[in-house]
Amino acid sequence: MINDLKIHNSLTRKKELFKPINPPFVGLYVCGPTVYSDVHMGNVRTFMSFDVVNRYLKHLGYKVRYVRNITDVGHLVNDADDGEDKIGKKAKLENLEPMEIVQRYANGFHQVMDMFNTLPPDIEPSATGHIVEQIEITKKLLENGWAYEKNGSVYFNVEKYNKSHEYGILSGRKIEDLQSNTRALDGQDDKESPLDFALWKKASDEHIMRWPSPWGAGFPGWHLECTVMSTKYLGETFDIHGGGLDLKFPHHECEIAQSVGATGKSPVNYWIHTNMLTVNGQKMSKSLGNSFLPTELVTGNHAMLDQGYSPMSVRFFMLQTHYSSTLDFSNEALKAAQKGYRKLANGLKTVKKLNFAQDEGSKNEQVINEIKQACDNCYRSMNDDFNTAKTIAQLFELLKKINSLHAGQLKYSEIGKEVFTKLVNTYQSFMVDVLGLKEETPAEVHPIIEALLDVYKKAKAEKNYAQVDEIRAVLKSNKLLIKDMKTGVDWAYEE
RNA sequence: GGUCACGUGGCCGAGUGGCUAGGCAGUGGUCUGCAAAACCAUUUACAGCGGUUCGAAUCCGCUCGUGACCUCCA
Repeated sequence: MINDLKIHNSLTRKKELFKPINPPFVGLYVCGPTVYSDVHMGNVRTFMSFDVVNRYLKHLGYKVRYVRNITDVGHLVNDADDGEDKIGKKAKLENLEPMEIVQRYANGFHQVMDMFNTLPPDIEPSATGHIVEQIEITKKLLENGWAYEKNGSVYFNVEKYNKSHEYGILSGRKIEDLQSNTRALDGQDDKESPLDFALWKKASDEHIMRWPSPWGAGFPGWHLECTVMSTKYLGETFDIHGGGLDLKFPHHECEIAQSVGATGKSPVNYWIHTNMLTVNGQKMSKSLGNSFLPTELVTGNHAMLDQGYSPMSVRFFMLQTHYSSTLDFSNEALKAAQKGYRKLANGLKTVKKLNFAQDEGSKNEQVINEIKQACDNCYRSMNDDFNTAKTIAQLFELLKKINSLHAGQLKYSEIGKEVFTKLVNTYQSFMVDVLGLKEETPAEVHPIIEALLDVYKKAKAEKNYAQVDEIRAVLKSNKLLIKDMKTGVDWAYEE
């Protein structure tokens, strides 16, 4: 099963069998955020998608080194020579040190990632921590003849590179098309061609973020950091590189050119690109002003939101769609997801209470096969390019069996201990370990709820229906409900 | 304008040649002090037109519509 993982490779545009370079080790690099403002839900979607990639690879037994960078310099507001650094601009605006800006939004980013239950990367390098390496690779590219210096800046010569290599190999672009379509931006006089991109840029006098270099005071170009940091921690060629679809061109295309130019090797075996989150059919982005902040979504404090949605509901909502499809944000869809998630979360709670017992049932081959199939399908679905939507469908099938056992509609003896164990283990591991969906009510309150249930049971036995209804009401006001079953009484998260 | 995607039932969304996706909503039933939950059953599909094929939501062509990238973007 472990060898059956297939990944849609953006580079070849095909689904390919995943073969790590050096198993069981896997190198995974994902382009992280530029920390100049709060991350929005679109950003979150990408990192959540790769969180599942990371989790599933680990679940399969791979030793993953997950590297996700923090961009804290070099990302310019535009491509002009006087283009401001995003972080430097914000620092000036708020009268703070650039590193204060970086720290503030990096902290916020980590809080958000934690809220959505994404595992931290194994290495989280920052661009400013790798200035020396970026200068070194720039020197190398100059030595190798792929770059040129002009007025204290260094640019990559795309046209020259394209003569012997394929510049548009990842994004499917032809350099001729790019040339005819490139807009003439102001202030690009230093470049020999508008297609060329900066490796190192000269810092103007008012530019705050600056480092000494062989070409004078300046700062690294945006694309360079990922090349340097992925190479440093994962090697000149590594397994998987991911990022949002909008980074495919030019960012990832430039990364390939830089690596090939510096080492002669193609840097990445499998490229994965995640699709965009949309609002009313349009890409969520800060510039369009249609973005939601995670806190707004959770509290419901936004003009377009009817109510708040819990982090796990949102996580479930996003995983119901394949990462390569656009996902549209709407109240209706989120409400449906909230209910679906609660149902699955209740299953997580229920499954812990199940204890196998030899009861009066006899083996039911049909049910046994249904359970086995659904369990296997969890792996098949994830192996099919991390198809979380299909996996979730399987979990709902397993959930039905779990609930049937709990309510006594299905007998333990009908499925046998082995299949029961498989059912429980598969449900838990795919929910918690692979998809990262956890219960949201703190475990500490569970005993209190159970104590209240004891009172409820007693009142019921005494046919004290006034008190029975009262207890129901109390729990309901706390978003919990009581389940009266033939086999006993239990509680669940309200749906 | 160039390049590339996408268009599935009331809603959200899997599915890439024959086999029930799934969730939400709806309907009927079992259960129940009444309910709820749970389980069982069930209704509504593949943008349009043409082609390939024994057979297409799935492949090909055209039309219409939507979006992304081409400039910063996850």
